[in-house]
Amino acid sequence: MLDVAKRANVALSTVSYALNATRPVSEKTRQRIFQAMEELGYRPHAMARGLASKHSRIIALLFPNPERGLGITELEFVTNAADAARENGYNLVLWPAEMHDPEELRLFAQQGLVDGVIVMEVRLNDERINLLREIEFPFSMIGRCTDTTGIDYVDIDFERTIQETVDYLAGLGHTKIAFLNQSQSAYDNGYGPVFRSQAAFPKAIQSAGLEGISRFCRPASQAGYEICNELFAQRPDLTALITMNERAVPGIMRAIAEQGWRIPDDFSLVVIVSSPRMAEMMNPALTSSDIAAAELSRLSVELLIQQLEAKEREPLQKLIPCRLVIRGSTGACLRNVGKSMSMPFVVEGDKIPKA
Amino acid sequence: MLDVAKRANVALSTVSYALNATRPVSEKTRQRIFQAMEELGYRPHAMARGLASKHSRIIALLFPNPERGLGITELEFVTNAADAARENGYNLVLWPAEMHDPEELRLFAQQGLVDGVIVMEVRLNDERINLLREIEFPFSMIGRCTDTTGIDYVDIDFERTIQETVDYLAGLGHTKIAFLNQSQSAYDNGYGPVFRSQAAFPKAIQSAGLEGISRFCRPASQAGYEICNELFAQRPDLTALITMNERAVPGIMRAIAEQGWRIPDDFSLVVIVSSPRMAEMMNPALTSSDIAAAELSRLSVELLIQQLEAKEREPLQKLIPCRLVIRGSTGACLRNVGKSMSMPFVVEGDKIPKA
DNA sequence: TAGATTCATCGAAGCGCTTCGACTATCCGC
DNA sequence: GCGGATAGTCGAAGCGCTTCGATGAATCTA
Repeated sequence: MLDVAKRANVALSTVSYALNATRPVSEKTRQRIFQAMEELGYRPHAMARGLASKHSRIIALLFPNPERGLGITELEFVTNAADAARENGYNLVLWPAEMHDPEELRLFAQQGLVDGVIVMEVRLNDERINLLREIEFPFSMIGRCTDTTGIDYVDIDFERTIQETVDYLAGLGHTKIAFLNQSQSAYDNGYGPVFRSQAAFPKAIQSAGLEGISRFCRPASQAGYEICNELFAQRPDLTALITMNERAVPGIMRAIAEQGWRIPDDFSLVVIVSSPRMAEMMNPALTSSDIAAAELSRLSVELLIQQLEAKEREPLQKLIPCRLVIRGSTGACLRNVGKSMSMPFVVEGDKIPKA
Repeated sequence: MLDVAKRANVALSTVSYALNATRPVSEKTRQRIFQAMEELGYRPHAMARGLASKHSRIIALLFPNPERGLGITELEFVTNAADAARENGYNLVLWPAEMHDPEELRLFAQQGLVDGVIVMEVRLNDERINLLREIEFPFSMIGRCTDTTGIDYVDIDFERTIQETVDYLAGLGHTKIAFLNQSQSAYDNGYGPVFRSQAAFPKAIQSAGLEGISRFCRPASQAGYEICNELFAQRPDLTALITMNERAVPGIMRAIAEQGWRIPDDFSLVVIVSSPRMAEMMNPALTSSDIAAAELSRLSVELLIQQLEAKEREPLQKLIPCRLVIRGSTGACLRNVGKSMSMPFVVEGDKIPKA
């Protein structure tokens, strides 16, 4: 940098001003400086800049172990966050954030390596959030905790996603719909999506004037199979199922097939909070409500960067619904058409609980 | 840090020595120093350390756009790399490396932000590799280019993976096997996996004394469907298909079903260079040869870090085969058993080309 | 035309560490 | 008991930038 300054016949500091536009520099000197930089192949040194300015222009993504889903959406989160960061002149470091030790997070934050962090897979009551708040470290969330005052976040609009899905099925004539959530343990651990969707489903069902039933299910094909078998035995009048459990899908489909039902003529299946790639892998391709992963991810980055760069600013909070894409797994239920006399299904006496 | 030194009654430099074990420090002072650090809640500043030492302890992963596969494996690469880096005291930044401008890479490398990079999705003749070599920037690869002299890399052992798969099918009695590769354009662009597997298949077939035929296929279900239809029309005597094209799988299965063939009784399908999660999503669950993504990824990180920290060292190069996991899509072919008189398939006159 | 403003630039003081040379005890062998 | 290692410590000089206060020239104001 000193060489650049010499070659351009200016002071070191002037080069810095030209580079960062921190102070006005006349067009002439500015050009001389940039030319000198070009000729010398000068590259500003990131660490030195970071040390002096106290901003590393690095942000971290606290990345959890993706055990629930397939990993397709998670990848989209990561890559889009990196892209968005880069477009804003930041670098993105990945932080495999195991929850077991929030102290590690504190250490990491206080190292001065990153200017801020993005927290994924936020729980309703999340230690990490509490910690970051306490040490006043800049962050934004993908997802949200219970008390979100003053925090930037983006999250999936579960209520609307589920409402739209239920309404869509209602429009096809379905009246008895099941919801297969993720696992009970995820619910118990205060994992937001599971909690919110669990609450949203009965509401959506009620507002559509239908009957609904919901179940938890481990993220595994076999679990999906077993739970569906139970479910269908208990409620053979179900004609549609919504699931947020990608991993359980093959089992669900097997259970449906074993009932002698065909998708979509006898039974409709829609997977929500999913990804197109996953939906298109199934046969028939599944109607799905897909996470706007790219959008969520980019937005969370932008929120964080705004927060870092703006002086005074109201926190932004945004909910984005999933996008329903109709493929081959949904339709009007034809199951009992033309065979009312030989209807093989007995509606049990018990009422479907309002979830 | 100065505060720590004062509180421990030592010089600033001694604190540094204690922290980094750069020079011997007596046990007593050492303890005093660490106690002082504890009491003051001292955290070494990453940027300052980086500036002074010329090592940031950050490595970058040049990450491509995952368009070919599903993204499941890619995620594993990323997360495991981040984990491995962390375990070695490094941070991992993600660099969405668009190939369009290798100059950007040069700029990035010369910023001094990262100590080294890991290059993924390496092409046979890769500009990035040439560049990194030229500027003598430390790197390792996942994958490999044509001239690998002096470079650390890990890659999938395509030859062995395909050989094992073919041998497995041969052992089940299959003699006429198709291979569905990824796209022609990937091949033309010198994408290593496509190139290597394309070469490995006929070799494996020959060494097993079988007949084989191979095709390229775009990464899309519909493309898989169409190509398989052609293939089956042309060679109705095929009894097994190996594919490296995850995205084409649903189409492949549909085409098989439409021939009236059932998996695995009439036809065997195995997907190679894939992931268990993908294989388990299908019905039946697919026999697959899965990428050792975690292993590859961790190893590439370790190779890079070794290279950064060792003075003199022979470059390490390692090939890791995929692991064949037998699930429900393969078996002996029963297609013509007991119906030899009414065999509906006519073997065409043309010879199966030796790929 | 003197005084107040503004614009462009300079020099120097750090940012929080590492590292090098130097210095002082202490220990060894003979 | 003396030269030469060696272990432990110190002080100071950077690492390559940003940023602040100051300076001088150009422009404006009444």
